[in-house]
Amino acid sequence: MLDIKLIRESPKLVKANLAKRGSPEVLQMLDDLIAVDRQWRLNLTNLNDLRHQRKQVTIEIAKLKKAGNDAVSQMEKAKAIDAQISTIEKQVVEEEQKTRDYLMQLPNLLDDTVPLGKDSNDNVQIKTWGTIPQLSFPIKNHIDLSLGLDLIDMERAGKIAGSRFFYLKNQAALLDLALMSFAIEELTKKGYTPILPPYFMKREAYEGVTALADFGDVLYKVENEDLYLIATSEHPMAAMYMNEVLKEPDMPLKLAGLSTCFRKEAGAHGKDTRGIFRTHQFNKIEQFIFCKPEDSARLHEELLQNAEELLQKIELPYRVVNVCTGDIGTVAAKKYDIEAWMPAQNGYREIVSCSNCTDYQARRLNIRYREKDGAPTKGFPHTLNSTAIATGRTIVAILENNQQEDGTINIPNALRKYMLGIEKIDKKR
RNA sequence: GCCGGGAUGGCAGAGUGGUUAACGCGCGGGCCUUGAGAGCCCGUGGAUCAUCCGGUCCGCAUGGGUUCGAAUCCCAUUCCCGGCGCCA
Repeated sequence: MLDIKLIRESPKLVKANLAKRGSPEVLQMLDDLIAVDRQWRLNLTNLNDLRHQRKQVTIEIAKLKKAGNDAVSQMEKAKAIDAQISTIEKQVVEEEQKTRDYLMQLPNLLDDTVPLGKDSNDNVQIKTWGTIPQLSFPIKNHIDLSLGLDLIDMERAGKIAGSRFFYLKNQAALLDLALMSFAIEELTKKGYTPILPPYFMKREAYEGVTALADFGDVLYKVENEDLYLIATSEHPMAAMYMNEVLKEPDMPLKLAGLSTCFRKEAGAHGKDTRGIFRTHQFNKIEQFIFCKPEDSARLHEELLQNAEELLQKIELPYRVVNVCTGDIGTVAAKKYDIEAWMPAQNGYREIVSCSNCTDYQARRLNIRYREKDGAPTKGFPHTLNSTAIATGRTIVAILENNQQEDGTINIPNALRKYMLGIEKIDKKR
């Protein structure tokens, strides 16, 4: 959520920034917001005047009654004012609601370093790491590889749950667990607090962390309950301190969340339909930070660095892109994606997403911070999030990058200790 | 799920139908001091209007209701504590 005061004071600045997103609807919304906010403040002043008058009448009535006098005419006056109040109150409530609706829909302000662009093709590559494997034999994709090794069963998952679900079996199941243990251990060593969050959130909390469109496109809702399945542990971590005030000595607050993630993938029809690259359910370790505004740019780089280190340790070639204005999404002010090399697709595919959300989520969630106990609040902290490891896509990358001519797969050295010392996935078990 | 108790500022905690959220702690500022502390004085929820002085409204978990008037009475909801039940 943007700061309404900033919008009032510097509408031109806000407008110029939002214009970079290339959406006429957003600019229209901003204009509408400014208009309704102006009207709201006008009506609020009127309403307060009426309430003041009403109070005076109440006082008069009390005096009259105390003195044992008749207060009929005052009572009638009170009624007349009440009628006016209720009319104008309706308008004020409506205007307030509209203001809030607009504020909840407007996207975050973009950082100056975000490249201008229309879609993901305009993302700017800022580095590459690792060597793309030169395979001297026909490359298999992760689906064919796993069929030969009995690692994934899509068919039976389809039978019981539908498309985009899967059973992980044998060494693939171990590999999923290994990736989680690996990521949690590495982040914990760096001082991140390991977190296993609730997998469900109420609407009120969820609205604080994500774009409203996600309620239709991404989130599964529990029938007859005010509960949504989480799409990432970023969400319960961000909402964890809703309506609270953090203390500066506790910041930056660094968390490492581990959860299964549930996503409807609405609108992804036809994309990545086979295999486990894009699924309704996957496991992910996520980094999350609450920090002082002045620290967020630096910590954004730290999160990226951490994510890169994990990929380097498991020896996956990747590149980093600075996500452009047309591809960045509602909540982020700046976002890096890491894309791992996927041999079967002969290209880089997103495997990590690393965002600085500035104060956008904190303002929605009403999370503030203060210097110390008793001191006045200083404002809203910044929030940042980044994938550490998303197991599904990482497994795809490991299978495809580490495949051998005989159909076996080498396990990266860093993961072996987390999966019974297995060095190589060969033969069916 | 049932029964009972509870929710008031950053914290602790009064107020239990009459206009002003007591007192304290913490925090900020000032006086004093070589400095710090102690002591003393002032301030310390939010929104909005006003160039300034300042004004108005809202705020006692949330949403409704009763009343001229609600932190206070009534109803519903949420969460917390205790007891019972169910349960991996």
